[in-house]
Amino acid sequence: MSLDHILLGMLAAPASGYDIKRGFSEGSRHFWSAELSQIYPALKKLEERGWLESRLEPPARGPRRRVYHRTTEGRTELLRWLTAGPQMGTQRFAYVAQLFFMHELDDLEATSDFMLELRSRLEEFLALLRQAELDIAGPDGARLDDLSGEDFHVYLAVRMGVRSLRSRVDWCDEALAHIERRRRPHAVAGGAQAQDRQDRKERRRG
Amino acid sequence: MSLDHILLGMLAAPASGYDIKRGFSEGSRHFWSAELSQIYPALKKLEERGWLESRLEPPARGPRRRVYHRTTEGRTELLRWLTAGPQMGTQRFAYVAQLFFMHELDDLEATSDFMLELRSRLEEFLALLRQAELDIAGPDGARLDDLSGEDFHVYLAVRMGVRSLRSRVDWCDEALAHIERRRRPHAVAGGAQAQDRQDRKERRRG
DNA sequence: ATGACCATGTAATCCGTTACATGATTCG
DNA sequence: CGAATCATGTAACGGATTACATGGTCAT
Repeated sequence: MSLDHILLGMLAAPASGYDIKRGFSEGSRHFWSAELSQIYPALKKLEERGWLESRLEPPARGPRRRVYHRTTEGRTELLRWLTAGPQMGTQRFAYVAQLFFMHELDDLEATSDFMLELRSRLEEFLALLRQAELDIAGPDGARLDDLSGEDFHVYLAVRMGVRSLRSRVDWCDEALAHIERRRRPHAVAGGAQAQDRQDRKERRRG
Repeated sequence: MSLDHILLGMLAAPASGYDIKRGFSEGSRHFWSAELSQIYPALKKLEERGWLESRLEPPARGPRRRVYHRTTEGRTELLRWLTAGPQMGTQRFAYVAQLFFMHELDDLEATSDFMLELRSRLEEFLALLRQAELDIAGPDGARLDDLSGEDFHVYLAVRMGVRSLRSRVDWCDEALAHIERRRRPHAVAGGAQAQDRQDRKERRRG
Protein backbone atom coordinates (compact mmCIF):
# COMPACT_ATOMS: atom_id res chain seq x y z
CA MET A 1 0.00 0.00 0.00
CA SER A 2 1.03 3.61 -0.45
CA LEU A 3 -0.93 5.58 2.13
CA ASP A 4 1.13 3.92 4.84
CA HIS A 5 4.33 5.18 3.28
CA ILE A 6 2.92 8.61 2.66
CA LEU A 7 2.04 8.88 6.34
CA LEU A 8 5.56 7.77 7.20
CA GLY A 9 6.87 10.46 4.88
CA MET A 10 4.62 13.15 6.33
CA LEU A 11 5.96 12.35 9.79
CA ALA A 12 9.41 13.79 9.22
CA ALA A 13 8.45 15.82 12.29
CA PRO A 14 5.99 14.54 14.93
CA ALA A 15 2.41 15.35 14.06
CA SER A 16 -1.20 14.39 14.74
CA GLY A 17 -3.66 12.96 12.25
CA TYR A 18 -5.27 16.34 11.99
CA ASP A 19 -1.93 17.98 11.19
CA ILE A 20 -1.28 15.45 8.46
CA LYS A 21 -4.66 16.05 6.89
CA ARG A 22 -3.88 19.76 6.76
CA GLY A 23 -0.54 18.91 5.15
CA PHE A 24 -2.46 17.23 2.33
CA SER A 25 -4.59 20.29 1.65
CA GLU A 26 -1.59 22.50 1.01
CA GLY A 27 0.99 21.42 -1.51
CA SER A 28 0.30 17.82 -2.34
CA ARG A 29 -3.34 17.53 -3.28
CA HIS A 30 -2.38 16.97 -6.92
CA PHE A 31 -0.80 13.60 -6.23
CA TRP A 32 -2.46 12.30 -3.09
CA SER A 33 -5.11 12.99 -0.51
CA ALA A 34 -6.96 11.13 2.22
CA GLU A 35 -9.81 11.68 4.64
CA LEU A 36 -9.36 11.80 8.39
CA SER A 37 -11.50 8.69 8.68
CA GLN A 38 -8.85 6.89 6.67
CA ILE A 39 -5.86 8.52 8.35
CA TYR A 40 -6.74 7.74 11.97
CA PRO A 41 -7.11 3.95 11.56
CA ALA A 42 -4.03 3.88 9.32
CA LEU A 43 -1.93 5.60 11.97
CA LYS A 44 -3.18 3.16 14.59
CA LYS A 45 -2.25 0.23 12.37
CA LEU A 46 1.21 1.65 11.76
CA GLU A 47 1.74 1.96 15.49
CA GLU A 48 0.71 -1.69 15.97
CA ARG A 49 3.27 -2.64 13.34
CA GLY A 50 5.96 -0.75 15.22
CA TRP A 51 6.63 1.85 12.54
CA LEU A 52 5.16 4.67 14.61
CA GLU A 53 4.77 5.58 18.27
CA SER A 54 2.29 8.02 19.75
CA ARG A 55 1.76 10.02 22.89
CA LEU A 56 -1.23 12.01 24.06
CA GLU A 57 -0.22 15.63 24.40
CA PRO A 58 -1.39 17.39 27.58
CA PRO A 59 -4.08 19.84 26.46
CA ALA A 60 -2.40 23.07 27.64
CA ARG A 61 -4.93 25.03 25.62
CA GLY A 62 -7.28 23.36 23.19
CA PRO A 63 -8.44 19.74 22.84
CA ARG A 64 -6.12 16.78 23.43
CA ARG A 65 -3.97 15.66 20.51
CA ARG A 66 -2.42 12.29 19.78
CA VAL A 67 0.98 13.04 18.32
CA TYR A 68 2.79 10.39 16.29
CA HIS A 69 6.47 10.06 15.51
CA ARG A 70 8.45 7.57 13.44
CA THR A 71 10.43 4.77 15.04
CA THR A 72 13.76 3.67 13.62
CA GLU A 73 11.97 0.78 11.91
CA GLY A 74 9.47 3.23 10.47
CA ARG A 75 12.23 5.30 8.95
CA THR A 76 13.89 2.18 7.57
CA GLU A 77 10.65 1.15 5.92
CA LEU A 78 10.26 4.61 4.38
CA LEU A 79 13.77 4.45 2.94
CA ARG A 80 13.06 1.00 1.56
CA TRP A 81 9.98 2.31 -0.23
CA LEU A 82 11.86 5.32 -1.59
CA THR A 83 14.56 3.11 -3.09
CA ALA A 84 12.20 0.48 -4.52
CA GLY A 85 11.85 2.30 -7.85
CA PRO A 86 8.91 4.35 -9.14
CA GLN A 87 5.55 2.86 -8.18
CA MET A 88 3.35 3.11 -11.24
CA GLY A 89 -0.27 2.85 -10.12
CA THR A 90 -3.34 2.70 -12.33
CA GLN A 91 -4.76 6.02 -13.46
CA ARG A 92 -8.46 6.81 -13.41
CA PHE A 93 -9.83 9.88 -15.16
CA ALA A 94 -13.60 9.62 -15.15
CA TYR A 95 -13.96 12.77 -17.25
CA VAL A 96 -11.88 11.32 -20.07
CA ALA A 97 -14.10 8.25 -19.99
CA GLN A 98 -17.10 10.54 -20.31
CA LEU A 99 -15.58 12.17 -23.37
CA PHE A 100 -14.65 8.77 -24.78
CA PHE A 101 -18.32 7.77 -24.81
CA MET A 102 -19.81 11.17 -25.54
CA HIS A 103 -20.58 10.40 -29.19
CA GLU A 104 -23.69 8.73 -27.75
CA LEU A 105 -25.11 12.20 -27.20
CA ASP A 106 -24.59 12.91 -30.91
CA ASP A 107 -24.33 16.60 -30.13
CA LEU A 108 -21.06 18.45 -30.62
CA GLU A 109 -22.35 21.41 -28.70
CA ALA A 110 -22.72 19.20 -25.63
CA THR A 111 -19.15 18.01 -26.10
CA SER A 112 -18.01 21.61 -26.45
CA ASP A 113 -19.82 22.68 -23.29
CA PHE A 114 -18.32 19.74 -21.47
CA MET A 115 -14.79 20.70 -22.49
CA LEU A 116 -15.37 24.33 -21.53
CA GLU A 117 -16.52 23.43 -18.06
CA LEU A 118 -13.67 20.97 -17.66
CA ARG A 119 -11.21 23.63 -18.76
CA SER A 120 -12.40 26.09 -16.18
CA ARG A 121 -12.17 23.54 -13.37
CA LEU A 122 -8.69 22.50 -14.41
CA GLU A 123 -7.53 26.10 -14.63
CA GLU A 124 -8.82 26.78 -11.15
CA PHE A 125 -6.70 23.97 -9.81
CA LEU A 126 -3.72 25.09 -11.89
CA ALA A 127 -3.86 28.51 -10.26
CA LEU A 128 -3.51 26.91 -6.83
CA LEU A 129 -0.47 24.98 -7.94
CA ARG A 130 1.16 28.00 -9.56
CA GLN A 131 0.76 29.78 -6.24
CA ALA A 132 2.43 26.87 -4.45
CA GLU A 133 5.26 27.04 -6.97
CA LEU A 134 5.63 30.77 -6.42
CA ASP A 135 5.70 30.31 -2.65
CA ILE A 136 8.60 27.91 -2.90
CA ALA A 137 10.78 29.21 -5.69
CA GLY A 138 9.77 32.88 -5.95
CA PRO A 139 9.00 34.71 -9.19
CA ASP A 140 10.92 33.27 -12.17
CA GLY A 141 12.44 30.69 -9.86
CA ALA A 142 14.59 33.36 -8.23
CA ARG A 143 15.10 31.38 -5.03
CA LEU A 144 15.65 28.11 -6.87
CA ASP A 145 19.36 27.77 -6.19
CA ASP A 146 18.96 28.46 -2.48
CA LEU A 147 16.38 25.80 -1.69
CA SER A 148 17.06 23.20 0.99
CA GLY A 149 17.20 19.60 -0.15
CA GLU A 150 13.71 19.16 1.21
CA ASP A 151 12.21 22.17 -0.56
CA PHE A 152 14.00 21.22 -3.75
CA HIS A 153 12.24 17.87 -3.86
CA VAL A 154 8.93 19.47 -2.99
CA TYR A 155 9.51 21.93 -5.82
CA LEU A 156 10.05 19.12 -8.32
CA ALA A 157 6.81 17.48 -7.21
CA VAL A 158 4.89 20.75 -7.53
CA ARG A 159 6.33 21.27 -11.02
CA MET A 160 4.83 17.95 -12.03
CA GLY A 161 1.45 19.26 -10.93
CA VAL A 162 1.86 22.53 -12.82
CA ARG A 163 3.02 20.88 -16.04
CA SER A 164 0.41 18.16 -15.81
CA LEU A 165 -2.45 20.58 -15.26
CA ARG A 166 -1.22 22.95 -17.95
CA SER A 167 -1.01 20.12 -20.45
CA ARG A 168 -4.60 19.25 -19.67
CA VAL A 169 -5.76 22.83 -20.14
CA ASP A 170 -3.90 22.92 -23.46
CA TRP A 171 -5.58 19.67 -24.38
CA CYS A 172 -8.96 21.27 -23.72
CA ASP A 173 -8.04 24.13 -26.05
CA GLU A 174 -6.91 21.75 -28.75
CA ALA A 175 -10.07 19.69 -28.41
CA LEU A 176 -12.25 22.81 -28.56
CA ALA A 177 -10.49 23.89 -31.75
CA HIS A 178 -11.07 20.45 -33.28
CA ILE A 179 -14.72 20.62 -32.28
CA GLU A 180 -15.18 24.08 -33.77
CA ARG A 181 -13.59 22.96 -36.99
CA ARG A 182 -15.86 19.95 -37.15
CA ARG A 183 -18.93 22.03 -36.49
CA ARG A 184 -18.13 24.46 -39.31
CA PRO A 185 -16.38 22.25 -41.85
CA HIS A 186 -16.60 24.77 -44.71
CA ALA A 187 -15.23 27.81 -42.92
CA VAL A 188 -12.86 30.11 -44.79
CA ALA A 189 -9.35 28.86 -45.54
CA GLY A 190 -6.72 28.69 -42.81
CA GLY A 191 -8.11 26.46 -40.11
CA ALA A 192 -4.68 24.89 -39.83
CA GLN A 193 -3.07 28.32 -39.67
CA ALA A 194 -5.37 29.36 -36.85
CA GLN A 195 -4.38 26.22 -34.99
CA ASP A 196 -0.74 27.14 -35.63
CA ARG A 197 -1.20 30.58 -34.15
CA GLN A 198 -2.79 29.08 -31.10
CA ASP A 199 0.08 26.61 -30.69
CA ARG A 200 2.55 29.45 -30.72
CA LYS A 201 0.53 31.37 -28.17
CA GLU A 202 0.41 28.33 -25.90
CA ARG A 203 4.14 27.88 -26.16
CA ARG A 204 4.94 31.44 -25.19
CA ARG A 205 3.09 30.89 -21.98
CA GLY A 206 5.78 28.30 -20.94
CA MET B 1 -19.57 5.05 -9.09
CA SER B 2 -17.91 5.20 -12.49
CA LEU B 3 -17.15 1.61 -13.48
CA ASP B 4 -20.86 1.00 -13.88
CA HIS B 5 -21.11 3.82 -16.39
CA ILE B 6 -17.98 2.78 -18.19
CA LEU B 7 -19.45 -0.69 -18.67
CA LEU B 8 -22.64 0.89 -19.97
CA GLY B 9 -20.54 2.91 -22.38
CA MET B 10 -18.54 -0.09 -23.54
CA LEU B 11 -21.77 -1.89 -24.36
CA ALA B 12 -22.66 0.26 -27.37
CA ALA B 13 -22.70 -3.14 -29.08
CA PRO B 14 -23.53 -6.38 -27.20
CA ALA B 15 -20.44 -7.94 -25.63
CA SER B 16 -19.29 -10.37 -22.97
CA GLY B 17 -17.22 -9.52 -19.91
CA TYR B 18 -14.20 -10.94 -21.64
CA ASP B 19 -14.75 -8.72 -24.67
CA ILE B 20 -14.99 -5.65 -22.47
CA LYS B 21 -11.77 -6.50 -20.70
CA ARG B 22 -10.03 -6.72 -24.07
CA GLY B 23 -11.53 -3.34 -24.94
CA PHE B 24 -9.74 -1.87 -21.92
CA SER B 25 -6.36 -3.19 -22.99
CA GLU B 26 -6.49 -1.41 -26.33
CA GLY B 27 -7.18 2.29 -26.42
CA SER B 28 -8.33 3.31 -22.98
CA ARG B 29 -5.81 2.04 -20.49
CA HIS B 30 -4.57 5.57 -19.85
CA PHE B 31 -7.82 6.65 -18.21
CA TRP B 32 -9.41 3.46 -16.88
CA SER B 33 -8.97 -0.27 -16.48
CA ALA B 34 -10.53 -3.11 -14.51
CA GLU B 35 -9.93 -6.77 -13.83
CA LEU B 36 -12.30 -9.51 -14.95
CA SER B 37 -12.98 -10.32 -11.32
CA GLN B 38 -14.40 -6.84 -10.97
CA ILE B 39 -16.18 -6.78 -14.31
CA TYR B 40 -18.21 -9.98 -13.95
CA PRO B 41 -19.91 -9.09 -10.64
CA ALA B 42 -20.46 -5.52 -11.85
CA LEU B 43 -22.25 -6.76 -14.97
CA LYS B 44 -24.39 -9.06 -12.86
CA LYS B 45 -25.32 -6.17 -10.58
CA LEU B 46 -26.19 -3.96 -13.57
CA GLU B 47 -28.49 -6.68 -14.87
CA GLU B 48 -30.22 -6.89 -11.49
CA ARG B 49 -30.74 -3.14 -11.63
CA GLY B 50 -32.34 -3.47 -15.05
CA TRP B 51 -29.70 -1.50 -16.97
CA LEU B 52 -28.45 -4.59 -18.81
CA GLU B 53 -29.81 -7.89 -20.05
CA SER B 54 -27.84 -10.99 -20.91
CA ARG B 55 -28.22 -14.21 -22.84
CA LEU B 56 -25.99 -17.27 -22.96
CA GLU B 57 -24.74 -17.72 -26.50
CA PRO B 58 -24.90 -21.27 -27.91
CA PRO B 59 -21.29 -22.44 -28.11
CA ALA B 60 -21.12 -23.09 -31.87
CA ARG B 61 -17.36 -23.31 -31.57
CA GLY B 62 -15.52 -22.39 -28.38
CA PRO B 63 -16.70 -22.09 -24.78
CA ARG B 64 -20.05 -20.57 -23.87
CA ARG B 65 -20.27 -16.78 -23.58
CA ARG B 66 -22.66 -14.60 -21.64
CA VAL B 67 -23.40 -11.65 -23.87
CA TYR B 68 -24.80 -8.44 -22.36
CA HIS B 69 -26.69 -5.66 -24.03
CA ARG B 70 -28.06 -2.36 -22.73
CA THR B 71 -31.71 -1.89 -21.95
CA THR B 72 -33.47 1.38 -22.66
CA GLU B 73 -33.09 2.30 -18.99
CA GLY B 74 -29.39 1.48 -19.24
CA ARG B 75 -28.96 3.84 -22.14
CA THR B 76 -30.90 6.54 -20.33
CA GLU B 77 -28.64 6.20 -17.31
CA LEU B 78 -25.56 6.46 -19.53
CA LEU B 79 -26.88 9.67 -21.10
CA ARG B 80 -27.63 11.06 -17.65
CA TRP B 81 -24.02 10.43 -16.60
CA LEU B 82 -22.65 11.97 -19.79
CA THR B 83 -24.64 15.17 -19.26
CA ALA B 84 -23.93 15.49 -15.54
CA GLY B 85 -20.77 17.56 -16.08
CA PRO B 86 -17.14 16.46 -15.79
CA GLN B 87 -16.56 14.07 -12.89
CA MET B 88 -13.35 15.17 -11.20
CA GLY B 89 -12.02 12.26 -9.18
CA THR B 90 -9.07 12.25 -6.83
CA GLN B 91 -5.69 11.71 -8.44
CA ARG B 92 -3.08 9.39 -6.98
CA PHE B 93 0.49 9.38 -8.26
CA ALA B 94 2.56 7.28 -5.89
CA TYR B 95 5.77 8.10 -7.74
CA VAL B 96 5.31 11.82 -7.21
CA ALA B 97 4.81 11.12 -3.52
CA GLN B 98 8.08 9.20 -3.54
CA LEU B 99 9.86 12.18 -5.09
CA PHE B 100 8.17 14.52 -2.63
CA PHE B 101 9.78 12.66 0.27
CA MET B 102 13.01 11.69 -1.43
CA HIS B 103 15.13 14.29 0.37
CA GLU B 104 15.17 11.74 3.19
CA LEU B 105 17.67 9.77 1.15
CA ASP B 106 19.89 12.87 1.05
CA ASP B 107 21.43 11.63 -2.21
CA LEU B 108 20.82 13.51 -5.44
CA GLU B 109 22.19 10.63 -7.45
CA ALA B 110 19.40 8.43 -6.11
CA THR B 111 16.88 11.10 -7.12
CA SER B 112 18.46 11.28 -10.55
CA ASP B 113 18.35 7.50 -11.02
CA PHE B 114 14.74 7.51 -9.91
CA MET B 115 13.79 10.14 -12.50
CA LEU B 116 15.65 8.31 -15.23
CA GLU B 117 13.82 5.08 -14.57
CA LEU B 118 10.52 6.89 -14.33
CA ARG B 119 11.21 8.63 -17.62
CA SER B 120 11.84 5.40 -19.44
CA ARG B 121 8.66 3.82 -18.12
CA LEU B 122 6.59 6.84 -19.08
CA GLU B 123 8.09 6.94 -22.55
CA GLU B 124 7.26 3.28 -23.06
CA PHE B 125 3.62 4.03 -22.31
CA LEU B 126 3.71 7.14 -24.48
CA ALA B 127 4.81 5.05 -27.46
CA LEU B 128 1.72 2.85 -27.09
CA LEU B 129 -0.55 5.87 -27.06
CA ARG B 130 1.14 7.48 -30.07
CA GLN B 131 0.49 4.25 -31.92
CA ALA B 132 -3.17 4.37 -30.94
CA GLU B 133 -3.31 7.98 -32.17
CA LEU B 134 -1.71 6.97 -35.45
CA ASP B 135 -4.16 4.10 -35.90
CA ILE B 136 -7.11 6.46 -35.60
CA ALA B 137 -6.05 9.66 -37.33
CA GLY B 138 -3.22 8.54 -39.59
CA PRO B 139 0.16 10.30 -39.94
CA ASP B 140 -0.10 14.07 -39.29
CA GLY B 141 -3.81 13.62 -38.59
CA ALA B 142 -4.46 13.01 -42.29
CA ARG B 143 -7.71 11.16 -41.67
CA LEU B 144 -8.85 13.60 -39.00
CA ASP B 145 -11.62 15.25 -40.99
CA ASP B 146 -13.11 11.93 -42.05
CA LEU B 147 -13.58 10.38 -38.63
CA SER B 148 -16.99 9.17 -37.50
CA GLY B 149 -18.47 10.90 -34.49
CA GLU B 150 -17.45 7.92 -32.40
CA ASP B 151 -13.84 7.84 -33.58
CA PHE B 152 -13.61 11.60 -33.20
CA HIS B 153 -14.42 11.39 -29.51
CA VAL B 154 -12.06 8.46 -29.08
CA TYR B 155 -9.37 10.53 -30.78
CA LEU B 156 -9.87 13.40 -28.34
CA ALA B 157 -9.53 11.01 -25.41
CA VAL B 158 -6.36 9.50 -26.85
CA ARG B 159 -4.91 12.99 -27.37
CA MET B 160 -5.35 13.60 -23.66
CA GLY B 161 -3.22 10.53 -23.00
CA VAL B 162 -0.53 11.60 -25.45
CA ARG B 163 -0.32 15.15 -24.13
CA SER B 164 -0.45 14.04 -20.53
CA LEU B 165 2.29 11.48 -20.94
CA ARG B 166 4.45 13.83 -22.97
CA SER B 167 4.14 16.52 -20.33
CA ARG B 168 5.32 14.03 -17.74
CA VAL B 169 8.32 13.00 -19.85
CA ASP B 170 9.15 16.69 -20.29
CA TRP B 171 8.83 17.12 -16.55
CA CYS B 172 11.35 14.34 -16.03
CA ASP B 173 13.78 16.14 -18.35
CA GLU B 174 13.30 19.41 -16.55
CA ALA B 175 13.80 17.75 -13.17
CA LEU B 176 16.94 15.98 -14.37
CA ALA B 177 18.34 19.31 -15.59
CA HIS B 178 17.62 20.90 -12.21
CA ILE B 179 19.28 18.00 -10.45
CA GLU B 180 22.38 18.21 -12.65
CA ARG B 181 22.64 21.90 -12.02
CA ARG B 182 22.35 21.35 -8.28
CA ARG B 183 25.00 18.67 -8.30
CA ARG B 184 27.54 20.89 -10.13
CA PRO B 185 26.63 24.32 -8.83
CA HIS B 186 29.81 26.03 -10.13
CA ALA B 187 29.67 24.80 -13.72
CA VAL B 188 30.58 27.21 -16.52
CA ALA B 189 28.21 30.05 -17.30
CA GLY B 190 24.98 29.52 -19.20
CA GLY B 191 22.92 27.11 -17.15
CA ALA B 192 19.86 29.20 -17.91
CA GLN B 193 20.75 29.30 -21.59
CA ALA B 194 21.04 25.53 -21.69
CA GLN B 195 17.59 25.27 -20.13
CA ASP B 196 16.36 27.69 -22.80
CA ARG B 197 17.72 25.54 -25.58
CA GLN B 198 16.01 22.52 -24.11
CA ASP B 199 12.69 24.35 -23.90
CA ARG B 200 12.87 25.20 -27.56
CA LYS B 201 13.69 21.61 -28.44
CA GLU B 202 10.75 20.31 -26.45
CA ARG B 203 8.43 22.75 -28.16
CA ARG B 204 9.48 21.75 -31.64
CA ARG B 205 8.50 18.19 -30.88
CA GLY B 206 4.82 19.32 -30.46
C1' DA C 1 -25.75 30.50 24.55
C1' DT C 2 -24.88 29.71 19.90
C1' DG C 3 -22.28 28.64 16.13
C1' DA C 4 -17.71 27.92 14.07
C1' DC C 5 -13.84 25.33 14.41
C1' DC C 6 -10.49 22.02 16.58
C1' DA C 7 -9.72 17.23 17.25
C1' DT C 8 -10.48 12.22 17.47
C1' DG C 9 -12.56 8.47 16.43
C1' DT C 10 -16.22 4.33 14.69
C1' DA C 11 -19.49 2.04 11.34
C1' DA C 12 -21.27 0.89 7.09
C1' DT C 13 -20.53 0.49 2.56
C1' DC C 14 -18.35 0.23 -1.69
C1' DC C 15 -14.45 -0.07 -4.89
C1' DG C 16 -10.56 -2.80 -6.48
C1' DT C 17 -6.89 -6.38 -6.44
C1' DT C 18 -5.04 -10.92 -5.86
C1' DA C 19 -5.73 -15.53 -5.54
C1' DC C 20 -8.30 -19.44 -6.44
C1' DA C 21 -11.42 -22.75 -9.08
C1' DT C 22 -13.39 -24.70 -13.23
C1' DG C 23 -13.85 -26.43 -17.70
C1' DA C 24 -13.70 -26.24 -22.83
C1' DT C 25 -10.99 -25.62 -27.15
C1' DT C 26 -7.03 -25.32 -30.00
C1' DC C 27 -2.42 -26.01 -31.47
C1' DG C 28 1.83 -28.51 -31.65
C1' DC D 1 -1.16 -35.83 -24.63
C1' DG D 2 0.14 -31.41 -22.77
C1' DA D 3 0.34 -26.48 -22.83
C1' DA D 4 -1.73 -22.21 -24.10
C1' DT D 5 -5.73 -19.67 -24.57
C1' DC D 6 -10.71 -18.70 -24.15
C1' DA D 7 -14.19 -17.87 -20.90
C1' DT D 8 -16.72 -17.44 -16.52
C1' DG D 9 -16.97 -17.05 -12.19
C1' DT D 10 -16.13 -16.91 -6.40
C1' DA D 11 -13.57 -15.68 -2.09
C1' DA D 12 -10.78 -13.04 0.72
C1' DC D 13 -8.76 -9.03 1.64
C1' DG D 14 -7.58 -4.36 1.74
C1' DG D 15 -8.23 0.54 0.28
C1' DA D 16 -11.30 4.58 0.27
C1' DT D 17 -15.60 7.28 0.94
C1' DT D 18 -19.59 8.77 3.45
C1' DA D 19 -22.07 9.12 7.40
C1' DC D 20 -22.29 9.22 12.17
C1' DA D 21 -20.87 10.24 17.09
C1' DT D 22 -18.42 12.88 20.60
C1' DG D 23 -16.71 16.61 23.09
C1' DG D 24 -13.73 20.75 23.87
C1' DT D 25 -12.51 25.75 22.79
C1' DC D 26 -13.16 30.34 21.16
C1' DA D 27 -15.28 34.40 19.45
C1' DT D 28 -19.65 37.10 19.03
